[in-house]
Amino acid sequence: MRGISRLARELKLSSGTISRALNNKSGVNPETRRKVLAAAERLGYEPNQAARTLASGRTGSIGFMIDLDRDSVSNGDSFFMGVFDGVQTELALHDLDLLVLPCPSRQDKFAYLDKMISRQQVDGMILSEIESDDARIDYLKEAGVPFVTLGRTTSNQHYSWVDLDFEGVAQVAVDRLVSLGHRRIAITVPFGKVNFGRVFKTAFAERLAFHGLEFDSQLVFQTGIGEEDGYHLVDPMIDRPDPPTAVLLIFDATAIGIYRRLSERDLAPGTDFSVIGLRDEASVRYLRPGLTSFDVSLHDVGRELARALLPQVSGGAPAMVDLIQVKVPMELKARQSDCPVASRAIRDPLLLNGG
Amino acid sequence: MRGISRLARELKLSSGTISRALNNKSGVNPETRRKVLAAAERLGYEPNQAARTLASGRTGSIGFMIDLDRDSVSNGDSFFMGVFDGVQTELALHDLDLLVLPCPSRQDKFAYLDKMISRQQVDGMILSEIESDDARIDYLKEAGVPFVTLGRTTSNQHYSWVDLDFEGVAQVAVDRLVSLGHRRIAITVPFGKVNFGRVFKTAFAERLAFHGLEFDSQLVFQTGIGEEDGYHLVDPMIDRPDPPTAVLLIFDATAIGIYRRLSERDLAPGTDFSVIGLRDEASVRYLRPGLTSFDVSLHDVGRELARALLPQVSGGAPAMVDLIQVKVPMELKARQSDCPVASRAIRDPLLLNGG
DNA sequence: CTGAAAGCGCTTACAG
DNA sequence: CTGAAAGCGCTTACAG
Repeated sequence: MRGISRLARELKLSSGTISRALNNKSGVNPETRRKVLAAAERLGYEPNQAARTLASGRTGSIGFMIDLDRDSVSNGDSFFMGVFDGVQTELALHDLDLLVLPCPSRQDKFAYLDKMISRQQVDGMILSEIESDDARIDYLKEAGVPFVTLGRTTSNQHYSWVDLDFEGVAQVAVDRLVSLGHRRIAITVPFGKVNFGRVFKTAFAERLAFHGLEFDSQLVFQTGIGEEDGYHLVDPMIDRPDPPTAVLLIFDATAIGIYRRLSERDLAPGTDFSVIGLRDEASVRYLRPGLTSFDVSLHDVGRELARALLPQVSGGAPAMVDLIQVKVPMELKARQSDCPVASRAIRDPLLLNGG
Repeated sequence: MRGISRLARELKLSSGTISRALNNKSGVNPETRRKVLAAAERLGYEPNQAARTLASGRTGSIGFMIDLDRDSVSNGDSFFMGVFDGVQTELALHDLDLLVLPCPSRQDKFAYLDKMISRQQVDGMILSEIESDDARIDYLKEAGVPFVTLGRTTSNQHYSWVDLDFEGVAQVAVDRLVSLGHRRIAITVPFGKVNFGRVFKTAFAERLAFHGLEFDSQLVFQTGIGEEDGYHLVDPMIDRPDPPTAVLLIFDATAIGIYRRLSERDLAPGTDFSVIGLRDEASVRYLRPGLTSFDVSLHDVGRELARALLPQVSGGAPAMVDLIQVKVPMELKARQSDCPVASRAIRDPLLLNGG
C-alpha cells in the first residue's frame, strides 16, 4: 500500500479527500486539510507524477527546447543558464517545473519536438533558436499546445514571443555613431538559419533611414561567434574602396579578433575604428579599450518567457488568450571602443583615455 | 476513443496485442506486428508517456541535473551542450530520452533532487558539479536510484563516475614543465564546493613528488573562472619572495587576464613565465602566444556517462551492477605559452616565434 | 499467438 | 465537507 492510499488508511479518510486536501481544492475542512498535510510531511509523501498526469491531463512541467547542433548554437551555456533561472523563478510561483529538452545535433528539430508533444511530456513549450520561417510554430499552433518563443520569425506574427530589443539597440547604437560623425556603418549578422540577424539588420536599416542615411548591403557581413571570425572580418571591411568607419557586432566575442587584426593593420579600435557590441559577454568584459556594448538581464528574459506562457497554460484555450510579444530592453554600456569618426591623422588623445 | 484503444478498434485486435507489438515483445505474429506498426504510423499514434510510466514503472527518461547557481557554475563556454549531445547519442540506442533538470539558483540542490526522485520523473540520474562530500550521492544510493556522476567526491568510492583525467593532465603538464627546468610551479583551483580542484591539486602534488619536488601549498591559488580573476592572480604570484616560474590553470579563460597583467608588469607569457591550461576553451583559442592546454572530447564524456549508467537502468538491481569509474583522457595541445625556465636576461628569440 | 482483465496511483464529477 | 466509484491509457501476468 503506497502513495495516497497509504495516507488514506493511516488517516481513515478516502483517497479523494486526501487528493483534494493536498491539491488545495476548495471544500475541504481546514482541520482535515491540516491533518493530511501533516501526515504527508511526516511520511514523506510525494505524489506520483505519472498518475497525476494520467488522471488530470496536466504534467506540471514546461519544456524548454534547445538545439545542441553546434552550427546553430549561437549562445554558450551561460546564456541559457541565466534564462532558465529566470523561467524557473516565475514557474515556481505556479507550481510548475522546467524540463530542458536538448535536441541532439543529429536529430531533426521538428521530429524531436513532435515526439515530445505527442507523448504529452509537457503542458507548454518554450522554443529557442527560432528560424526565419520556423515550422515548429505552425505545428504547435495547430496542435493547440501552449508555447512561447525566445526570438521571432520573419513571417508569422500570431504567436507570443520574447526577444531582445534589437530595435532599441539599433536605434541607440546608430544614433550614437551618427552623432559621432559616422556615415558608413557596417553590421555583422550570424550564419545559419536563426532569424535574429535579420531582425537586427532590419532595425539597423530603418534607423539609418531615419537619419537619411543609405543602407548599403555591402556593409553587411556574416560571421560566426568566435574570435577568429572577428579576425577575418577586418580585412574585407577596411580594404573596401569606401570602407566603413564603424561596425555593429552581433557577437561580442568577435571583438577580440577584430581588435587583434586591427592592431596588426596598425589601426586602433576606439581611435581609428569604432566598434559597438550587442550583448555584454563575460569573455570580453576585460578587453582594452573597453567594448561599448549593451547589457540585458537574462533573468528578466526568462521571467518574461514564463509570464508570456502562463496565461495559455493555466487559462482557457490558447486561442482565447491575448498574444504577448515582449522586447526585453538592453542598456547601453558606453566604454571606449567607439569614438568620433576621424582620419588617422587626427587623433584626439582624450578619447584614448576613455573620455 | 483514443490512443491504443483506437488502434485496437481499427485493427480488431486487443489492446494487449497492440501494446506487445508496439514494444517489440516476443510472442507476436510477425504479420500482426507489421499491421500494427503500419496502422500506428498511418494514424500518427504516439504512446502516452504518463500511462506507460504508471503501468510499467519506467519513465523512459534519464535526468541530468545541473546547477544554475552562478557561484558554483564552473564551466562557461558550451561545456554542457557538448556533454548532453554525447549522452543523447548513447541513450538513443536504448530508446531513452534525456531530460535536463536545472536546479534554480535559489533552491537547495538536495531538496530539488529529492523532489524529482520522489515524484519518479526519471529512471536514472546524472549528477554534475559534484562537491567533495556530496550528500546527493548517499541519497541516491539509499534510494536505489540508478545514477552516475560527472566528477567525483573525495570520500565516497562506491558509485559510478566519469571525470576528466586530472591525473593524466597533472602528469603530462608537470613532466613537461620539469623537463623545461621548472622547479617552482603554481597551480590554481576553483573557489566553492566543487571537488575537481582538490582532485587536480592532489594529482599535481603526487606528480611533483614523483620528480622529488616539494609541494608548496603557498603556490596553490584559488580563482574564479573569468579573465579578471586571472588578472588578479599575477601579482600575488610573482611578488612572492620565491616566485613560481610557471602556473597550471584550472580555467583557461583566466589566461587572458594573466597575459594582460604579465605584460603590464613587463613580463611576457611563454618567455618570462610559463602558463599551461587545463581545457581548451573556444574563448582563448586565439590568444597570443597560443596557450598550451589540453583537449577533451565532451561528446566522449557524455557517452561515457550514459554507458556507465545504462547497465544500472536496464540491468538488475543497481547494487548488482559493477561500478564503472572512467577518466576521460585529455590530449596535450602544445603551443607557445610554456618555455624553458629563464631569467629575464636570457631570452631565446626562437621561443618568441612559437618554436 | 491472442484476449480478457487487473492494476499502476492519482483526479474528479457525482451523491449524500 | 466526505466517500464511493469511474476513469485516465497504458502494461502484463494469466488463460486459453
